[in-house]
Amino acid sequence: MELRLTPKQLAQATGVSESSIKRWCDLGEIATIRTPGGHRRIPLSGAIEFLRGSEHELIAPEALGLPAGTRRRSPPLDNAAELFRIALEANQEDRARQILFELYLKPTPLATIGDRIIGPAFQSIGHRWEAGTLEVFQERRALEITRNLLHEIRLAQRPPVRSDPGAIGGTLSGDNYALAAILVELVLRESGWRAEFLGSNLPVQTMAMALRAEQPKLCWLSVSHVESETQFLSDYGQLSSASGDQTALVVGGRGLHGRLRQAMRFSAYCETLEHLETFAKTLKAAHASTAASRD
Amino acid sequence: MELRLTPKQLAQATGVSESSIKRWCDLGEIATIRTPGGHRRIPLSGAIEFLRGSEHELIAPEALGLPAGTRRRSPPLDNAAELFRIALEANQEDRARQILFELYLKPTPLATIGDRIIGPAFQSIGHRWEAGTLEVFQERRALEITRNLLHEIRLAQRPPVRSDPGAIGGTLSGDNYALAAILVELVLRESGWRAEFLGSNLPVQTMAMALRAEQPKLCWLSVSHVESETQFLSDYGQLSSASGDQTALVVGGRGLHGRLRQAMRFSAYCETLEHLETFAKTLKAAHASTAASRD
DNA sequence: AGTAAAAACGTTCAAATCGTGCAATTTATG
DNA sequence: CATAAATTGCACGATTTGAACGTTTTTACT
Repeated sequence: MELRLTPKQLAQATGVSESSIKRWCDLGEIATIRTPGGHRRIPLSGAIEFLRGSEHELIAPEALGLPAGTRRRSPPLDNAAELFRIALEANQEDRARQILFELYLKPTPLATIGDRIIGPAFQSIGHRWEAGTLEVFQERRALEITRNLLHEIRLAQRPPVRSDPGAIGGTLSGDNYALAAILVELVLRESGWRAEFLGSNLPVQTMAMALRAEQPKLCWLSVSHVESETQFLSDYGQLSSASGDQTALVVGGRGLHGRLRQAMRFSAYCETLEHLETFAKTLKAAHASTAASRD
Repeated sequence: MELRLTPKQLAQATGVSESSIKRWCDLGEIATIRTPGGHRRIPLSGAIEFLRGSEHELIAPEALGLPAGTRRRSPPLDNAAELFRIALEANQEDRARQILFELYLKPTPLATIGDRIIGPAFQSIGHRWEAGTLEVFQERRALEITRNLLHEIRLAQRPPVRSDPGAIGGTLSGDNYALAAILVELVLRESGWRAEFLGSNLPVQTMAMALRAEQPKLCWLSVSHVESETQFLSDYGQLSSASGDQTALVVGGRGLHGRLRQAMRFSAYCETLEHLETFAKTLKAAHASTAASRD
């Protein structure tokens, strides 16, 4: 992927004239930096941000390092989930990348991509695995591919700045399912958080230590699988007491049935990534206003 | 003594050409001092001033945040390992990216990067974790960062073509350490293999199934940790019998002490990635010649 | 200290980009 | 429909950039 684009490159990728790109750069519609000599340079994240916020077609995706065939107009969501699953099962990394980036450029919020595409795709893969029509290694390989693609989207996002509120999260010991927690990181970043995925299978002590060390405004815990409920509740208790008043504790995941949730204290339980996004935006706005009133 | 940068280093940190940096130095845009021999040296303060003034955001902002006391510049490999470790521990993703890509573009073979940079860095991180000077979450976060960076390198590699010999690999159940296996994938790809990392923590049955389904010319197994030796040997036996004559079984990793190795049958045991690379190249050449003689 | 490899020097030059003005096209409005 | 306003695309000389190349300095190693 190109890290920096010249106006000409972005012009070729979008099919508009170089003059227009330059004008939009000057009007602030495209995030631009200047070389000391005065030449414009457009970070890839700025170009993608521009594409997501405009109706411009993408006629030469390869100029941005995206797979050829990536369009702005793409199949509807429900269809895309199926196509994505098929691409993953057939080990077609490029096709999967194309589908995700098409949606991302549309622009579809990442929370929606997670809830309506990636989630259903893996749910379906899980069913087919239980039914014996899919091998475990195919599911694992699909996870690897998706994880890598999510990192590519992460690279295309506006990088967080110091003034963004901090957030950390991951999964606890015994839970190896990192994908959901990584999706949370991306969704939070899209909502203006300085979010950091710490890892999966984390001992609770180290997560508590991370909370104390980094004092984030938010901490998310993705729970896909609970081996021992008592063990989990004990772990969660430690986490809960380690998070002070300043840290919102957000939980979610298949592993949390109602009975379990009732024994937990949290700031929010999110059924979907879209819920999470709403909550995160509200919380961020609240922090921003208190910070403003303090000035 | 203040840290000094060469024009090349600043060029790599900012993503512009070395020529431009030199020109800007001469125009006074960047505060520069000269060595007795006439080489430009840019003090940290000058570089920061330049970056602030020109709003020329860094590809690698932390490139300039080097800890004091490292007087050497972009120096030999062992030093790079140390710098890489420091960047990882301090959660400086950009700095870590710069170090790895600088080496990769040099070009340093990926096997060497793995053996001399990434390996030692995590060995050192492990020691510091055992000694209690580093938290677990810092190690995990370092793993996440490195894993993502390796994927970025993967994107920069020549994509495999159908005619390349196939290879699959991963780690078995109980072994969550994916990094080494991912490195193997990259090294094999660099050597012209169509290598695919299937995942970590793989049940042996599914790995055997993958062997039968894909009929690769090579299968690698990374073993960082063995919980039960008998269990492992049993698993390995299954794998060994699933791999026919056409598949070379390659093993490696800290977890394989001599006693264990003696009870295993394999095509190659690789102490280092460099060994692996040599073996893979030899094997590929052998396959190419038999294929040629068949035509 | 001596040597060979690596890195940086200064210079040159083609290609790319700059800013600007203007014509062509689209959109809004009476 | 006619007119004004706004947007888009092109042209042009001046400036900037990045790559090449032979020479000199620095570094790594014996």
